Amino acid sequence: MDRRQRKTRDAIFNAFSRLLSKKNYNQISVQEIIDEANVGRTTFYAHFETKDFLLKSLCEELFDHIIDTAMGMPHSHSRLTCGLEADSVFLHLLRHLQENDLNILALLSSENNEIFLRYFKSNLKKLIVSQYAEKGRLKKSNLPEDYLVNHISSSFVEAVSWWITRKMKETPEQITEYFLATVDMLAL
Amino acid sequence: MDRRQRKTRDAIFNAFSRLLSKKNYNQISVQEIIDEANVGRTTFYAHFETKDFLLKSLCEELFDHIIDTAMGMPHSHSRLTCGLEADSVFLHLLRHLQENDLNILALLSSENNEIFLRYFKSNLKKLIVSQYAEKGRLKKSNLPEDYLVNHISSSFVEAVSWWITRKMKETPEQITEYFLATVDMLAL
DNA sequence: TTAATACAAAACAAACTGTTCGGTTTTATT
DNA sequence: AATAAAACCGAACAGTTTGTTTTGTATTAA
Repeated sequence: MDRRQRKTRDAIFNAFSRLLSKKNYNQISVQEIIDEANVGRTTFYAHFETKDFLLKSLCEELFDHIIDTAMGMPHSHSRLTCGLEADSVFLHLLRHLQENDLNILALLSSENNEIFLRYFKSNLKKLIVSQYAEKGRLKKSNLPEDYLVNHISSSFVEAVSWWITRKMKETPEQITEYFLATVDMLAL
Repeated sequence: MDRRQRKTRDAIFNAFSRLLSKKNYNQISVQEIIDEANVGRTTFYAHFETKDFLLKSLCEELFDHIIDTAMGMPHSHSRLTCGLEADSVFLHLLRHLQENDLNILALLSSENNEIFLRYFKSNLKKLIVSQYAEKGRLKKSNLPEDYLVNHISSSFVEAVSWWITRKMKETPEQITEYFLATVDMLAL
């Protein structure tokens, strides 16, 4: 990828993150973004069709980043599903979040966390299906697998959200413990 | 309240709901709302400061409506906390949702459900605190009460969301069963 | 060096926002 | 029934945002 492209792309992402840490997504205009990023109007629209696409791209990029660094498998989180113990996956994710990536925290803090967390959750579902469901590690219950996977994903995302909004006072291990305490009779 | 006020207020609410069932909240403009509601521009802003306030008002109104009709306690859901069995509260809520109030479904279906559900959830938390926590009916655990209440509320809201997005194929009783299966070892 | 590509700056029409003004209809009061 | 208050409408407004186009410059890869 052209050095120039990567440069403006990053400039836009960073500007966007900075703005997200100050105000709501809805209240941010493209104008503000290009001002903050010091980038031409034309350039912005050459990179991102709309503000929504920018957000989506940022989420994708951050999710890939989280997964890659948390798992130590650069450039291929499609291999996520291979040979990792379940709780260590969750623990790794939490540990990585604790390392305070500026961009990630901007997306997770305050009003905007739902945007990223929705994206996060949908990817988490896939992960859980491949990690648990396909390998028959969900405890048998009367619940539809669909429902169960959604419940577990939500519970984890909610745990993360709860943790972040309260300034991450607990350790990742503690949060993992909380999380498992609510779902470990359903799956492990 | 002046009949005229109630009338335009309803017209705006209904128009807004109709639009919400078609497109995203973000993509709806005030212009569209007042066109759909057949209401003057000035009138809209006399009623609602911004689009966000309109949304908030609609959520409040619908939540009150759900609570009132589900509990049969018109005009006072502050007395919600008196003498109702816990699971019947959930069941009542689900039964009421099944009666297909147009406005509520508009807020719950598709892309927009998070908006109302966040509001729903925060009220649910209060309800759970007063129903369970204050009466010592949360099973003892290592979890902070805060965390537990959030988990239970989220689980219910997620259950509702799951139910609705899949066209409410199950009965309210069935969903209550699913919900309780995931949390009844934590509280009852 | 050359040709492609990424960028900037400015201008553009179209739409949206929130407010103001003058005038009309409805409601509650007497 | 008469009147005053309140709610409404329509039009116009300045300001902002959006997404596109155009013209020209700088950077990159070949």
